[in-house]
Amino acid sequence: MAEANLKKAIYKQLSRIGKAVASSPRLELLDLLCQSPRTVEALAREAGLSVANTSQHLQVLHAARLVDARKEGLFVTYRLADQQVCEFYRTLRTLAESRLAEIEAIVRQFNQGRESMEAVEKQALLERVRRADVIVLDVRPTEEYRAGHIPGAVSIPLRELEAHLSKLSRRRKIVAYCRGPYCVLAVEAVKLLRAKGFRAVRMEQGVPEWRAEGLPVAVGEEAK
Amino acid sequence: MAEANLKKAIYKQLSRIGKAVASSPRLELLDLLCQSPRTVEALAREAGLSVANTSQHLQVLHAARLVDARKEGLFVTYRLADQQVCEFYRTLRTLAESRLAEIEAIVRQFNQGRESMEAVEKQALLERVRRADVIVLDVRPTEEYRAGHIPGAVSIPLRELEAHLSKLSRRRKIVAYCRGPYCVLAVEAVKLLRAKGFRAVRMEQGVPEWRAEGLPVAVGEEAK
DNA sequence: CCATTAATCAATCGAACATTTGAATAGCGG
DNA sequence: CCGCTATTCAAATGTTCGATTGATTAATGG
Repeated sequence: MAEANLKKAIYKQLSRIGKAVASSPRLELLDLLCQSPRTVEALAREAGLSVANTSQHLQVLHAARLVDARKEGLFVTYRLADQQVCEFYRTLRTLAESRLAEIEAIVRQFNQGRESMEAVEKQALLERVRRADVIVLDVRPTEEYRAGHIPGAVSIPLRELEAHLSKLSRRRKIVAYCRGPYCVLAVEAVKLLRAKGFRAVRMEQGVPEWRAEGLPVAVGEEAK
Repeated sequence: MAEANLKKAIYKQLSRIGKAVASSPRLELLDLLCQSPRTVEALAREAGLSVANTSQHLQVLHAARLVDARKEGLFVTYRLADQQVCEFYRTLRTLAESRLAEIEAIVRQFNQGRESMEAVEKQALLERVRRADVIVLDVRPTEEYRAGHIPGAVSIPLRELEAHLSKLSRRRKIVAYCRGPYCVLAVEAVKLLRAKGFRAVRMEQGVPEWRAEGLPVAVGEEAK
């Protein structure tokens, strides 16, 4: 019966994508690649995996055609095969958030004992940046900033923040963001800034969320 | 370091969804549940799996909160936990179609040697149904028709089609549809109808695709 | 309350997977 | 062309997964 074979063959193909996102290290790698392309070593470092292990996971993602690899000199740079992959990852995350109560519990537990962060409405934000009303601060590593950031944002990676406080105005309000709702970089940044007497809030959205809402994203270095 | 644990814990939760869709039988079950709720036995029959095996796969889907189980008398009826699950499944399928060239190849190979089916534009279809210009024919099992169908569609399951040809007008054009692009019911129906001298075409879209485009879907029995 | 039917559970076995380790490859820079 | 580095490959580990089988539970009807 040819029809049964057709269906089985198609479901098997679909499951290739499923298998690719069935492991937490691979999801973490995908998340990082949604921010910017990276070398194997950089991915391994960020995700806290061994290089060999990272390489193998990346090959699984590559076999499912979710990422592309390109050799650039001595390094192999991996990147999302398509922006659609990021959209798919975000759909998965949204579904998980709404279906798995466990996620909310984890986030709540983590946020316990921390200052609650004011929600920032992104619609008004761009306008306020243009009016020099607020400073939007991108605290991710610089290569992620270069791969895409909120227009007008200033790049100071979290590690360098303490050393570069003089770049920031104490008069203006600071809106810090990082990779997205589950990234802690901006939380840490706000904690530091407040301790130093700045007025700072965290924006939960990262660049992928920003992009998904159809808002503009700038690439490259920002004119200072 | 609490931040690493937070991330690991979240990716682990996300991978629960991934694992749920990492197996072809489970994807087939999800696909069927996108059409209508069903008992374990019915799902096993449609998917060609043993009852015990089906039950276990359904429990995996349930553990990932993608489906709900409700005991109704002697039977357990499984249904999608949320319409969002169907949307996620369709996103996965769309991604697979665009990323995995293998899928296109499988479908092309299957369609080889069959009469090419005219593409039906759904925008105009509802209007033509209202004008009694065409007959829209739903050839899925009746319980799927009852769970949701295209407004104005007539329900004749493929198996009963040959015995009920007298219900259909030879003057009007027939547009047959089934579960979606990878379902062969409508292909078979069109083949039969054409052999019997009817003017019939297949519409690739099924009810989930129809619904996803925001077009109206009717439920229950249709007034004849 | 016993027989029947639907579904699940429990145990099993082989296949597939994740991670680690150490070796191999490929592109540079001297 | 030699040594260095980034990455991949290959083998070996323990673990998890998938399907089958037979037993068990739960609801129903006599």
